[in-house]
Amino acid sequence: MNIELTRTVSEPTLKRLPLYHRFLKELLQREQEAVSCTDIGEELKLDPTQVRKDLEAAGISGRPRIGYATAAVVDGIELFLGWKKVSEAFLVGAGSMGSALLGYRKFEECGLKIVAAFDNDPAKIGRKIHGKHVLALGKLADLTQRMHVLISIITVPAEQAQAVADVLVEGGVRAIWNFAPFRLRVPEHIIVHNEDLYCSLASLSQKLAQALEANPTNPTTAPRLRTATLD
Amino acid sequence: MNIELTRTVSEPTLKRLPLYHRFLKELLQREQEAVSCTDIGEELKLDPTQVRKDLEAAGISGRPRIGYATAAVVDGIELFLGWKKVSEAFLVGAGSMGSALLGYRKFEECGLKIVAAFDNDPAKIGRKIHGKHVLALGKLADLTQRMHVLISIITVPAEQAQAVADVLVEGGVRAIWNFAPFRLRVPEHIIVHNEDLYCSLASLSQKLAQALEANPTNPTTAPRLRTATLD
DNA sequence: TATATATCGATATATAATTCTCGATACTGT
DNA sequence: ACAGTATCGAGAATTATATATCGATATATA
Repeated sequence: MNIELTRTVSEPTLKRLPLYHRFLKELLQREQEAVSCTDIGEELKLDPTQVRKDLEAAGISGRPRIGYATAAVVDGIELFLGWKKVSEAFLVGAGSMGSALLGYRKFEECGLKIVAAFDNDPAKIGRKIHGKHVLALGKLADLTQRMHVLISIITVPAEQAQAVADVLVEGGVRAIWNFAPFRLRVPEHIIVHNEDLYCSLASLSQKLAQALEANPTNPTTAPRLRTATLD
Repeated sequence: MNIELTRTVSEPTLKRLPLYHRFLKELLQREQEAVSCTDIGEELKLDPTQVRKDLEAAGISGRPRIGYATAAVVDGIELFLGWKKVSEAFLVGAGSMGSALLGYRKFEECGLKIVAAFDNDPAKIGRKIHGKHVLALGKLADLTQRMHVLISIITVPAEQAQAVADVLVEGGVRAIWNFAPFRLRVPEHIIVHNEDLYCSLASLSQKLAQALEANPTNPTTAPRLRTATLD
């Protein structure tokens, strides 16, 4: 019997797998049939052991001295990440961020097909953005349920995010990709991924502030500045 | 003498600080002058000890039995994250994602002021998006250097990201917020933050796939379906 | 005034993630 | 055929992160 039904894989690993996928697809186009962890690690500046562990976690194995079969890894990652069967998704909030995401055509290669957008702006309702219909927000509850939509993207302002999430959960959505800078409260079984740009920015700005304190001038250009003794 | 000049703070901590900041600003509007880690933890579903450690890392201290002074924490986080002095930034790539980011007005409260956008599309050059001028990509190198721009946002297609990064680095940029699905190669001293949506999506889709395998029907709605015995 | 209690701060423990080590394997070149 | 070597795979060691414990402190209440 199969013991490891729901072998749980770490978040960092899951976020690295697409990097491997992307690189190996490139290798595949160049018809490179095998690749080693060392190669992958060099390309992506990761420890080779790390790469090996990640692939192992995805259920992919290689051969000593040979490496991994490129095509098999690409395929294995797609299978493991659930990119083989595409889920239909709704996007709620057709503002500028929502519109941008509607244009990400490659999401479909990653198991995500946005089939419609929702908004409460009459100027947007009935129109199309990047080829996707914008529907009235009022129809969200009903359509989510009827179409058995499993994933939804939230790109509404923070103030409206919770209300939208409530509707989605009620409609049977299982996973939410939340771009609103707000921490949603949802039942435990709902998968939520927060894409909070302010949190990312915080990390960047703190590191920059620290780097500037340690070294106010650019380490690259600074040595090029002429000193007072010249000329 | 000051030993802990460059006390290094963990990435997870840095990404949580804005959450505290946001919540406490809300409390401040409600004129709640003090707050405990327990309260913060409950709001954000985090361990109180975690919150205390994070605040300590940011150099913020409280008082036993009282908690933290709300205003002091807000101020301390802003100071620690470098949000007090605003850096001028360029955005390169005025496509849909770039345009969306140009509209994020609150970035300025987080130390980031986007002063101009760059693109190679003649239809965009000379126009304004969300009030910001779009300039010719060819001017990027010169202007980065002359304006001493320290941060740049890359929102160009993956194929062009490296070339843009090279120009930015040459121009003296110290930090890059990279939205292109491509791993940039830059000198060690450059701070790069990748906002790779495909990597985020991977994590979401794998978890959904796993959840669906374990439980194909929604745990919430399933019990509500009437059984065959009724009617 | 004394006791009870909520909270911080510091330390200790537990868990997670990464990196290191080494034996086994399968190819290459002599 | 045989030695040399690049690589995987498994496990150990290290590092990073999160959680638990406990004493100290400051307020509230009897």
